Amino acid sequence: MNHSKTPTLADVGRVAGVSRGTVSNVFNHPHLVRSDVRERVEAAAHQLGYDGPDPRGRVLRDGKFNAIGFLPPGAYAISDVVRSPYGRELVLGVSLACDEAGATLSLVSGTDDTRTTAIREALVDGFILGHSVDIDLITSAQRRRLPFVILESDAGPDVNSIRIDGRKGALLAVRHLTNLGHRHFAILSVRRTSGPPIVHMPGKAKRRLAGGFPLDHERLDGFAQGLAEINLSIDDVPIIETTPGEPAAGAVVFDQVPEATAILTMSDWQAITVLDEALRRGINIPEDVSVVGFDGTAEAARTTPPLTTVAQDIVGKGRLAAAMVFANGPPQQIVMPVELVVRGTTARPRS
Amino acid sequence: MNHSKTPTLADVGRVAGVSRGTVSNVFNHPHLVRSDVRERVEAAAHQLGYDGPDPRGRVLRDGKFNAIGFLPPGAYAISDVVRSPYGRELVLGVSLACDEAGATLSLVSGTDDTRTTAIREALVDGFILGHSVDIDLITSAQRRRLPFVILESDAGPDVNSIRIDGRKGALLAVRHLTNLGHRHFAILSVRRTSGPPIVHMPGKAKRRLAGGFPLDHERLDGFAQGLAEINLSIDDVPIIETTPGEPAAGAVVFDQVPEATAILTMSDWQAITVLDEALRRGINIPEDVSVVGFDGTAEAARTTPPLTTVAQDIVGKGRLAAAMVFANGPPQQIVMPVELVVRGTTARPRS
DNA sequence: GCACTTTTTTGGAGCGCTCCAAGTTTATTC
DNA sequence: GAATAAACTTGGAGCGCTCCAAAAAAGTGC
Repeated sequence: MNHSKTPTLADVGRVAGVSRGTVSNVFNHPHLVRSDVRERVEAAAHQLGYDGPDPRGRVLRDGKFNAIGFLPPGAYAISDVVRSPYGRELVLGVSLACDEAGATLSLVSGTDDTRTTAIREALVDGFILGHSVDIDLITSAQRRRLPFVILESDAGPDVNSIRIDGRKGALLAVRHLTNLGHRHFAILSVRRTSGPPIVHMPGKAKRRLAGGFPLDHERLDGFAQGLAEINLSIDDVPIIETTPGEPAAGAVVFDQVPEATAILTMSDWQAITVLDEALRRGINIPEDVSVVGFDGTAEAARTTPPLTTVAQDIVGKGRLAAAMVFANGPPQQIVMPVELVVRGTTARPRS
Repeated sequence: MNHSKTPTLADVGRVAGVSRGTVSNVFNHPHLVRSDVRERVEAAAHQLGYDGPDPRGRVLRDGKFNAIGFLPPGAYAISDVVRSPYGRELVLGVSLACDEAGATLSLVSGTDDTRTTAIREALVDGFILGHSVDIDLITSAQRRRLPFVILESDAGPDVNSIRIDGRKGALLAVRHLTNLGHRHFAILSVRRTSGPPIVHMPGKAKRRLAGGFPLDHERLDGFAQGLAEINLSIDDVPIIETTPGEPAAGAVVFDQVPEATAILTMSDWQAITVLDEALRRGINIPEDVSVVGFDGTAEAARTTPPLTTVAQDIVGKGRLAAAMVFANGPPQQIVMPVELVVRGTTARPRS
């Protein structure tokens, strides 16, 4: 019997002439097994090629996976997270916390339609849900009865959430530019659905973002407020929505809003494409056009010139999120601070 | 009974007045349950707040996790992988393949001593082992009787492996520089153990790398061969070992080998620190010193000036590794090509 | 209404393990 | 060497699920 099957605890016990429980103890609590018995068991295990208890059994019995799951935001895939500067730093923070806890970090795949299934089936002890989580996902997560944290979305007092003060960040960015004397803006917003850039020029009736998460609207509010302070209306500012990583983002802005002396973005990633395009077209930054990023990623410090950006502690956010999952405490809603980091991409407009 | 416990299949069956098997079918093979029964079961599930079969039971029963595990190279932690340009692209490739397969990517944590335990306990269907895997890890992986692939290490014909032709890459790099007329070199090698940079100056007896994986020695061999072609000996070239991401790497090279007109590195990451340090010291690249990177990461294309580097298809490598794990076929040893990408950091030495 | 086919439903078996209360062996004390 | 304490072992219970052979129900044809 038990020909080529992989051996189990029971097989080892049989060969060593001890019970399953003792074999289990040899592997998990060796101190409470007499040494001669332990050696006998180890010999039997070796002979059978048994390398320790199968995690499947343990998992069922203990109910613990020792892993935490990270779900990419929105419709994004795992690969998008690794691709984006923001996503990378976020995952870095989470992974730091996992390293410390000796836990595994599972990047859970799933498109919109498979997402709830993914949550239901993920082999994890808790979740971090990327921003913009819709209500279905939250319900799924709650059903799993596992701790979870939502990023950049406030889902009420019963749900853990961590977000930055996006409104204030946006406000700081605009004020910085208006103080420098800028009056002609373009806004590069994030399209959260897939597809080509969408251009919203002023004048057209009420403009609505085609894709956009609460956090995007919050930032837009911040921009609006800052503009209102110098009696400008955001309704007069062109807004362009591009998906994250859209390489043409910069080109669309320059084509559609040539009069802009200042470009406000929703991410460093977008701002970087603007810088790239400016270089390509011979537009001087910041002399011809000022650009402000958002996020304060490491990349932003390395551009030429270095990017002025609304910085947040992304790594810290990931870390904190993981810590909250591990802690599994009462729900908290945390708002993290933002800070305007002025570097080389902003200056007075040409007079 | 069953007060606050989470409900199980059996509970739902009891409420709906059907057997466990039927409830299971409602969730997994709904087509073979009569519709009125299905609705009854769904109602019962809803009433109990049951959101589908618990993955723990399924895992034990099916033996499948639908996940693949990635183990960072050597003594590195998950976070190191995300931090390094090379690691990121590798993980990106793996994640692309996982996205397509609908599988989860588990970044398995573990330091040297916990690594084998991590392998033993990881909830995955297969592994990708970062380069430089020692024999213990391979044995552990084999014991799991799970498919696995080793990166940048050839462990013989019984083990899946993927590596680049590092020797050739190194050779191409040196030849490029010797053709330009360089005769004074410094080599920046990778220290795979933790600690400060180690400087190996020529002349000292036989020099041995303190930390270094087979791939590092292979590249060194390539450098040696290229130098030999113009009758130079690698024994006369200073070698400096720094851990990946060591920010001082550039500084140590300029301090210790001021006469070098060309710096050979083992990674783009290292090369970038050299560029940063050159900028800081007012050393002009490539006029004063030429620098060659290794890996061909996306970062290398964005430095100022853009980095000349030995490029490989990192994303493709990750993808292929995942594919091999999923395929679970007979062992293969794959050697991927490298290519010298000449950009702006190499030029003739000042005459 | 009967015999027969097809569609549904059932419940036992078992996946591999760890916990724990109870039982057994060994050591210590007087 | 009996009594007591300490150290070690045992094996049943159960984690939640899916498969599958067999039973039950429903459908079909005459």
